[in-house]
Amino acid sequence: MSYNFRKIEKKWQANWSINNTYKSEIDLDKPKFYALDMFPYPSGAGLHVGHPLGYIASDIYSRYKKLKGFNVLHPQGYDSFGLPAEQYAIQTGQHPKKTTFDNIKTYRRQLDKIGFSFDWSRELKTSDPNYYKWTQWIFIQLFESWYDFDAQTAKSIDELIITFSTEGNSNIKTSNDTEIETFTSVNWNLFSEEKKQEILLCYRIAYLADSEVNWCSELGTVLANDEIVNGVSERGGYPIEKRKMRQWNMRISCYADRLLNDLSKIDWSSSIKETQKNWIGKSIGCSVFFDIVGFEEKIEVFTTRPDTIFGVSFMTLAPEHDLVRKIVNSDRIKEVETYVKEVSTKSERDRISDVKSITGVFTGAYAKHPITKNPIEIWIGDYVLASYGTGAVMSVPCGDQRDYDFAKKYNIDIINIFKDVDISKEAFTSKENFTLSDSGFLNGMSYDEANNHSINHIEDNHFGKKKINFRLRDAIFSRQRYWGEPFPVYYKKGLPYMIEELHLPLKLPEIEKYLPTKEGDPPLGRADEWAWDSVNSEIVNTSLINETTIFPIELNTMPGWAGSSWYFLRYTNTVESNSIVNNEGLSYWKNVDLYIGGNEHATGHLLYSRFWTKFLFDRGFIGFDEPFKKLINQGMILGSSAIIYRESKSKKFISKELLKNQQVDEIHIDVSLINGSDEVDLARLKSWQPQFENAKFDLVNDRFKADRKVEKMSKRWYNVVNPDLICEQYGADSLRLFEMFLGPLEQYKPWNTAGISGVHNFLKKLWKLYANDNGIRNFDSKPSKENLKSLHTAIKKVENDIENFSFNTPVSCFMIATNELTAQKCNSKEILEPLLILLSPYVPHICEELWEMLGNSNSITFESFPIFDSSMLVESTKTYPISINGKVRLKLELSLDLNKQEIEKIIITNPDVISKLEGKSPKRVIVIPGKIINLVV
RNA sequence: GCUGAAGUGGUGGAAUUGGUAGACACGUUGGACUUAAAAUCCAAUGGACUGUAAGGUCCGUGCGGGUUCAAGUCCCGCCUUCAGUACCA
Repeated sequence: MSYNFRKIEKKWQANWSINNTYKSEIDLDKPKFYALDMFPYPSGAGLHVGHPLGYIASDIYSRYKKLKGFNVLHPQGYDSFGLPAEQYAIQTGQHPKKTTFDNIKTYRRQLDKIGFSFDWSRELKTSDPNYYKWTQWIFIQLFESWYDFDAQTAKSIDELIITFSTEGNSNIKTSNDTEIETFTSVNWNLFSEEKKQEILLCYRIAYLADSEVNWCSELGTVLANDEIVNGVSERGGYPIEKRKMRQWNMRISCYADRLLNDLSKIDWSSSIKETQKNWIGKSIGCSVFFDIVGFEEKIEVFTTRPDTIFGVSFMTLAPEHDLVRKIVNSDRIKEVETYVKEVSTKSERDRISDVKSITGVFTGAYAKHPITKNPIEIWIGDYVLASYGTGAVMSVPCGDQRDYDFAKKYNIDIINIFKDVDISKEAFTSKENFTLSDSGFLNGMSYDEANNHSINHIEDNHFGKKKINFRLRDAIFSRQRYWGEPFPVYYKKGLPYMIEELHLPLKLPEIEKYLPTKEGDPPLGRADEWAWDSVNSEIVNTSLINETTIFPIELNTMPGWAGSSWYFLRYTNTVESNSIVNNEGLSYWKNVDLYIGGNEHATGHLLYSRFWTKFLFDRGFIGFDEPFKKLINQGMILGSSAIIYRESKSKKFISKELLKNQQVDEIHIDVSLINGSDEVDLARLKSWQPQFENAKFDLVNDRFKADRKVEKMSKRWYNVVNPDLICEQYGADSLRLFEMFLGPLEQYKPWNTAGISGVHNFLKKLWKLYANDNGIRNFDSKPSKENLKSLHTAIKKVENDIENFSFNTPVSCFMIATNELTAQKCNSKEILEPLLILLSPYVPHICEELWEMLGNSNSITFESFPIFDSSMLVESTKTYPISINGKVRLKLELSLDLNKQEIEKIIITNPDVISKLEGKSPKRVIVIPGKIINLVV
């Protein structure tokens, strides 16, 4: 009987499916473990071998944890709302629901072949109305909440309304810096309903506001900051422009401090933590108000260097700053207007790529230095960003390189406030090694001293105060798309109202075309058809809009991250009628213990999930405030493209070794056309594409070799490897084992199918250890000492490595143990049964089969991980290297109890050692238990 | 620029965290079996010297220093690569 992986894998996959082997139930007697993968977006291209990498790791860990007696939840689902399906719909007219459904079917079929222990009874899809009902429900909770900044928690908006009607808003702080007009309880009670709602929008966590957005006209939608890369859209690379639009926003900024501080509570990689820290961008400094000569208004700036306040020689406003129009001197209006216009037409991309050039204009207005009272020029310049701080800076050319460059270019005074520091070439930006001069009461002070004194002075004299600034902006939550969650919102007199919970889900209306309307309304605005009938609680045709009970609905849909920000909660309880929060499943499974996924979500999904989790925690819906305790970012598996060279002039293909200095074109060919030694199968190449059919090839020893190039797996490079083919050719167990064997999970690494023969051969050897031509071998003898040592060495190493999330190293241990046991002709069930259990997380199919063949009636039982016994590794005699001063001189077979680290005295009788000592006696003897004996002379 | 990660044979990568560097695997070379191929099995495989042989010696973890009986691992200073971020005041 040989290793028939096709038959075995089919058999066991069917068996697991029929018996619901991996269905998880609440079990209060066992500790829980929640292992989760970032759920996939089901694209039309299907899975390639890179996709299952993380799933295999989490599957191994889940199976391992079950063997260790944990009750494991290991679910899977689909992030099924999104732009690609919609764009495909625009092109083909097919409903996104259909294409998404088809893609999910393909994904499921591919995943099933790999033998995962997913609990499919909990499968979810974000585009399923039963799912997005709860996305809408969370949105309503966000709308019905405000952030109490002093208490650092979200609270019900009803409480706030009561406070407003009893004491006004003067004691209420909702965020770090938002300015809201103050009113008394008397004012509040006299406000109209519209005015009240307008004010409440300034407090709600989900709020509607006119905000400067990133508009992408190619995609016909706005994008969040994290969806923009290098000034262009992440998807498609289209240009972005700034626009003011009335949009839904999420007040994530009020959670900035907690999102930052709580990073210390979670076990994530330092790079992701660092990325989130930078994205949140906390900086501590102070705000300073500068009077403007001849105007009532003041300019507020934010600075992290109040110690340099005496070095201010001008001010710079962002071109978009509100005060620019007001303060500009009449003789400069034209110049300033031209400049502002010029800047506004520059795309974000140009502005970024054009970092080096300095531009700006003088407004003709002057500010007054708050301490020296000297007049200082007010300029505008595009190096000041409207979206950060207050959109204005106090310019200190001696201490900031950008201010310095600007001052040099426009011949503005540079005041040097650093004693004995040369600033003739560049600004002095360090916070160390200086004392101040020309700085009034700060003279002679260092950074720390001056900083404190300056802030105190500013606060005491009421022209500014200590302030913390964040880079993190509120997140735009509206998308002008069709294929997303509809907002549970309708409008009365232009103000938003929530549709009642009992009417959820608000289902996505059917439309005929998925393009935006001519007027630029989102697809949902097509034919103005849809409105909310508050009496019958349904979406209706707008022909009835005149009736007082009919209101327009929200035409935007939610962004992709809405559904993915809470999906891990849904898996814990999938009973349709049950609430997603405060249920039995959630209170048992709680938050995710192990989360595996790519690092591309560092500032998107992983930040938004933390935000929503904290919000739901604040409102008492869930019992934890971080979603993912341990995060592992798996690296991408790259393609290993095959490249052949064609001589540019002769159009002849030349083998890699013949390449010299001739002009050649690189041609990508399908990776499956070359073998492990990079030889091209010319017969298959010729029938692959017509351009090769009659081409000439320069060969070496009748062979034609291709070159390799590591790049992303992509159809256009013909380097995509489909896991289905690997499963067909080598089996799922080989695929699982090989993906882990490739290297550390976190690392980026190229795929090379040739290497799989190593692990495949191992599985064949493993099979032979148990079975011969006639079936299972006879195992009757007692285990030998060597047998036990081989097994327990493997147990120790495998257990230790898996616990430390090192998934590649145990594979080698399996190979070593199997080779050793084969060489020892191991003939004992007491060894071979535990070995199967040890291997089963990695290669479940072959293990189950052999387990059954060994005569076990039930499948490999959970909670049966073999127990490591260190006494099995103790040897009576062992060969130890004896080193003298760290250099290994000779090896001796000794029987020693080497439990002491240092031994005072050693009697040396061995003549070899004595001769090597060259007459000196050792001062110290260092013993590394089981390793080495070092004599220090 | 700033932040983070990393640099070990022809290749992917090990190294119990300071203790015989290169495990395991791929690839390569040689051999066995075969009419032949595939498959399988065996051996060699960092470099340079040296010995008839078993073996021995030296050099080797990006570069230059340092600590230590002992450094791939720790410290200082560089170089390179990858990733994230970028006029953040």
